[in-house]
Amino acid sequence: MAELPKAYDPVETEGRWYAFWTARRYFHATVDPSRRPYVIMMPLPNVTGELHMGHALNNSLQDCMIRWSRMRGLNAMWQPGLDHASIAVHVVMERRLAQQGLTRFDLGRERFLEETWRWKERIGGRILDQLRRLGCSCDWDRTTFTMDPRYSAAVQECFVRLYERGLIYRGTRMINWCPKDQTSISDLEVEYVETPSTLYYLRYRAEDGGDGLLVATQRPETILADVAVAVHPDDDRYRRLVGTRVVVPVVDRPVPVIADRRVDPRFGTGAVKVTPGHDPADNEIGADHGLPVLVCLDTHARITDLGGERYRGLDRFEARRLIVDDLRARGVLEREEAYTTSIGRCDRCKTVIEPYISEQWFCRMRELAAPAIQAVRDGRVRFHPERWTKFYMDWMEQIRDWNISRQLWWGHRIPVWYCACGEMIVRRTSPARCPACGATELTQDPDILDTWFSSALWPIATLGWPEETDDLRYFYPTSTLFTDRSIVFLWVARMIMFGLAFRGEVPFRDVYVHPTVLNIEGRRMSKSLGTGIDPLGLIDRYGADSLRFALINRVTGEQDLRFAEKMVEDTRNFANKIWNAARFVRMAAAEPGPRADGERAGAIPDPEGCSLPERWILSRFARTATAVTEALERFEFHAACQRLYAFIWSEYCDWYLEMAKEDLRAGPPARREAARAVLSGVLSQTMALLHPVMPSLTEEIWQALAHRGETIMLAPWPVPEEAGARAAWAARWVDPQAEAQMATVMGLVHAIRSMRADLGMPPAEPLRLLLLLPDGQRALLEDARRYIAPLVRAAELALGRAGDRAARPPAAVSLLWGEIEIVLPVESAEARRAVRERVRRQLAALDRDLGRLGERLRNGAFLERAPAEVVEADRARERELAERRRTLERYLVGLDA
RNA sequence: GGGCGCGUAGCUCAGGGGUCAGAGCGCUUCCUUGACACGGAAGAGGUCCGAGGUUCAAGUCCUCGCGUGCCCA
Repeated sequence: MAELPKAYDPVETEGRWYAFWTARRYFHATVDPSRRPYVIMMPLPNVTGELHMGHALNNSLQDCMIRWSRMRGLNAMWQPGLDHASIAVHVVMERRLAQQGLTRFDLGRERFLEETWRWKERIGGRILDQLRRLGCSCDWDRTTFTMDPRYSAAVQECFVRLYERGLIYRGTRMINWCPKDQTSISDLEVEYVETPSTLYYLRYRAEDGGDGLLVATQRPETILADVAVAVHPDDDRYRRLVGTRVVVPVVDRPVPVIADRRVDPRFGTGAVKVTPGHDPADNEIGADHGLPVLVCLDTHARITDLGGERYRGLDRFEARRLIVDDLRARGVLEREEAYTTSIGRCDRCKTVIEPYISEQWFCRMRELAAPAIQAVRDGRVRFHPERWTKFYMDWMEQIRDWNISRQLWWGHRIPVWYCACGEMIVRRTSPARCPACGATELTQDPDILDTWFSSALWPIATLGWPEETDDLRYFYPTSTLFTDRSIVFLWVARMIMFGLAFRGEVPFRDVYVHPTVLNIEGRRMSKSLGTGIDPLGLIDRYGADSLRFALINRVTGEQDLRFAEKMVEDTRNFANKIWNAARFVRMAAAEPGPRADGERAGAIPDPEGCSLPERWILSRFARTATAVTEALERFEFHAACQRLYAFIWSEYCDWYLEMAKEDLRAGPPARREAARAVLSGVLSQTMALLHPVMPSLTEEIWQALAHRGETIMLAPWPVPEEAGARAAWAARWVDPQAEAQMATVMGLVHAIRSMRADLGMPPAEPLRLLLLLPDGQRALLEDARRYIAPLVRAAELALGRAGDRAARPPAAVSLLWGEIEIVLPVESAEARRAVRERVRRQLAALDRDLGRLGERLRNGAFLERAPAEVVEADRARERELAERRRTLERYLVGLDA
């Protein structure tokens, strides 16, 4: 057996095992009614996407849960895929076209789509390979792209059904328009940013030449489309003007002064201009007052003919500057004021959104939301952490209709055709002739559907809907959805609505909202800001396992996760620690002797006949395994990782492994064999516990140890599923007595090492030690001293009876550890002073504790009201501390003598 | 303006009424002992943001304030 290298090489290992797993199709799941399914729908990444830290975290968590479920014997299926991401793709393609001085309109729809498909086949979806590097065990055979023919058919079906149910309609409304992307976007895709701006105070003179009134506005360029001035009906300042007309400056158009309750009298002068064509609130006011709608900006946000010779064709911001100049020149601009306002920008391209009136398709949301609200209220869908329930509810309860049409080309075209006769045909497939007039000249609606409309179908469409497939019947509803908070409304809520609308059942039982990855300063990771960290670089440098552990380890219930590369480096060190422990175990196992192969290979040995350290590590393992299982059940990822880390490093490596060395070195053959079995069994089973988080390292080690089965991926989870079986399982290994005895042993070792440091003794200098102990401890120490001696580098470790001063060498210092006196044959003024120092410190600490306890126990209210067992526990502790104090005092007197 | 988080060791975070304080990193001292220096041993380090309140008892519950982040309007 070749010796393993001293440092673990994650990159080589990860590639090797990933190839092994995929070659054997371990990730693939098929319908199997004899097993319970566990299903995760991957939040489908954009076809333009590159793996960022958010993906890394999101997918690490999913893979952790999928791998864990697989080991528990569930039929684990993780659905991967890609979103066609209309706007994102358009942005990419238009940027490429712009390099040749072209726009998509120069190419035309057909050619643009051809080019885009070519691009998609060539470089789109690279992120799926990046997920493979992360170690994701998705069912790649099921990889779905939202523009696959079958998926597209499902999207059409969905549209038609909703239309037939009256839940989709076409209408002319004010929507959010992105002048750069040349499309409408939904309310959720507008990002509002507080921005410094200016409030302009403009004089609107009365038609009869009177003073009129002063109007405050942030958008002076839209005066071109003003149709009224509005004031609050109760505003005494303007009451006399209501019903009269004022003249819009620059355009010299007379408009009425109207009264409307929606005007805030505290804003500006209390008088506002009304521009129904360019402001949602004004639009409502205009509609209620029967005002006309004028439009002074076109789809590129340039001034229309309304601007006349002077302004026509100007960009909105140029127009603003020029109009402000003109207003100023005319003496109409009476005041300018710095003002902070919230400006809506396009999520994708950050262009300032223009409220714009146009004909669009809308989805009625109240009807779809009602059952989705009920499902969460009933607990059929549960959010974790729980507080996200309210986040979801608040939005759902004030939901508005959803603009689902986009004036783009890449996506699902709206399945609606128009005939010259005026007929509108909504159909799943292209109609041959008009059902009304029989004409064959039909035009399809040019718009496509919002990408989120199609991704809302993800859980059902990937499983074959609208067909009633076996997959759909077996895998739906899915189990857990893992998501960032940013898409709870955009995606999660809509999946719940569509799942209920089309299947009558929720798409998933649990929604886990994980934290958002931020950099260490708490800033968002962003490529453009240069604040991002590339996960692929981290994988190259430290391995995917380390990245995964570093991330999952920091998943608490908080909303953010501050991340730094150092965290991955630390985990790399942890991986290396495990690797070296495994090297040691392998070396030990390679020694001659019967091998623990066959039936029991890789299993946890029975505690019968085991040494104290062995019984202890078995007990600690059982507790760790139970705690890790419970933590994963509750989505407590940090707790699960912490338990594993502490168990492996602080218990298995620092203590058990060190003690096992003694048996391996000097124990009788049976002892050596037992040590090998425990070392190997516990390590192997610990690898199983760690496998969901660090899949490759654990596979590598598991395979190198005695084991049963082909892969750790399919090894049974160490802890039974069912509560009764789990308790019985734990009871077999958990050994409170061994834990208490080991606590004594470890405490003793620690005390001796501290003493050595206190006395300034070189660590390598062998000690001759004497332990004076009460009879009750004798059996334990006789048994354990062979393990203690090497840990404290004692050449000699004698045992005597407590209080037997005669047993002490004449020149020695000693220290008390509980009831045990540690005697070291060192004598110097220096040593005595060091020991005295330590004892005084111990006494001071005891006095502090005793003082606090005494105060409480003298408090009548405490004795009267606190539960009896709390009082009794404090009393017992006080007795114990007092006893220890007396011993220490006595000892100190001896020292001073 | 409303809602939701967060503020505990230099840093990142656990702990959510009863041994009033834990982890990792960082720091100090010592150590190349046959798993591991990506390591080992021993240490130092905290008015648990502030002010009130509830309670026999409060990092832990309540109120207010300050700071900070996110979401909705």
